[in-house]
Amino acid sequence: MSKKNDNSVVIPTAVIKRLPKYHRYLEQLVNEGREKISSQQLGDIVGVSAPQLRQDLNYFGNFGQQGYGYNVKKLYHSLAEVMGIQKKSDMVLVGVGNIGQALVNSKDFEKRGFYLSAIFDVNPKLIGVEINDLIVKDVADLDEYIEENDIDLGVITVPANSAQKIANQMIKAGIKGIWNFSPLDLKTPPGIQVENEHLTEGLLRLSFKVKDE
Amino acid sequence: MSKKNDNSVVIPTAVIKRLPKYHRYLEQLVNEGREKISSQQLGDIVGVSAPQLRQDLNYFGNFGQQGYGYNVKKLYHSLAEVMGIQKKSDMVLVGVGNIGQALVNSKDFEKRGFYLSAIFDVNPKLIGVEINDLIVKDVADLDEYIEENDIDLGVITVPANSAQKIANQMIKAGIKGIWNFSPLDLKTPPGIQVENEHLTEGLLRLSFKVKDE
DNA sequence: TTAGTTTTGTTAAAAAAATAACAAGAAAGG
DNA sequence: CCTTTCTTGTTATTTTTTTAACAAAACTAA
Repeated sequence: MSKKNDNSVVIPTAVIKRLPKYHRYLEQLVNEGREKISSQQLGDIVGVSAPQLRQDLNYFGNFGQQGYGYNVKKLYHSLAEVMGIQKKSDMVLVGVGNIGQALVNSKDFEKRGFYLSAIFDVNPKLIGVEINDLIVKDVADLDEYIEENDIDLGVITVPANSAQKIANQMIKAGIKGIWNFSPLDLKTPPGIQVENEHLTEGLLRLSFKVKDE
Repeated sequence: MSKKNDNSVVIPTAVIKRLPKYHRYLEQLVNEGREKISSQQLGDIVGVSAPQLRQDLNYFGNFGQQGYGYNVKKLYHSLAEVMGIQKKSDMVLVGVGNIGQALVNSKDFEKRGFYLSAIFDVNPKLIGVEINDLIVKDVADLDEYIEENDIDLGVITVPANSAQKIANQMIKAGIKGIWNFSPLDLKTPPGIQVENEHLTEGLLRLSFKVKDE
């Protein structure tokens, strides 16, 4: 196991990528009223091997019990805590275009405890408009809003040519993580987390796989 | 190098994931008028090591020249051909909700040669409505449309509870690849390619990384 | 209780991916 | 034309990730 500077264990990227999927299937099992499950059974459902599932979970703790398996509800909540979604998180979004509006109107994130607390745009025609109970604010007020409301997460849904500028603004104001939908790899200082949703790349990968088949 | 049944080389998933990124940066370099580039320079820009870049490219051919490097324009077009985006592709989209409408209105995919040729929904209130020059069709006509127009790619932007049904319909009608935005892992027969855009998972990963830091 | 079964957590082995090394080809500069 | 410098394509090494193996713990059923 490799270590960070502070001697804590580094979680492999591959593991981090699987966590949300475990969480999603566990949610479903909780809803179905399932009480216990073995690593073999859960692995089959999720699509990973049983040893891999056990190894992944054991990066974060011993959630199971020999001879019994895992308590579904307990594991679900443990994973939620691991991922930091046991408490409400406020986010700001910049760029009320196509994708931006779709995210503002979506209910999927609130279900997981992520709330858009304010939305911003640079376009005067959009500023002041109400979308899903939120009034679009002027991006000039972004820094102040983030600082005053202690926001940790920012969503960037602006075109590529202004994405880096918005990111810099967010970081300067104290944002810790950026969910980036612009087709650009943001340059960020260490300690700032970025998760990219490069949709077009997904389509190109699909195209390649269809062609390669 | 591992092989497929037909003895052709299997391209590692990790390589496939990087291809669209190479293509994106090369496009930018072409636009900037850059003529040649070394694997070291391109690797620095893209954020991968030079040997990795060379190894990745050599899965598909020998595009470079010793002592010179790579011709930017030539490499760009070679990669486009590798990914199957040198010619126009028609797609159908099912589910004209938040994300669906955002995709319909977006110009990003047409730039890469992917065109939405028809859009569908199950909601009678949406059927007949025009969005970005496309009339929303009844999902009951989906199968026929795919067959008659020989569509290869389908986009699924419906809620989780109907996504599998739509996927089955698409596959039965002859779709080869599915770009799936519903928060669900589709069950598909071998030979059908699926690329998932599980947006919520991205947000959960971001949350974890911020918490873990 | 007690013997047998289940299933975890963890260590060991295998496979996959990334990095390094380097021979050989091509360009550049006298 | 010849020497030096670049830079690729490819093979070797290292690292990371996945899979397998198994002892120890806990449950189950007589």
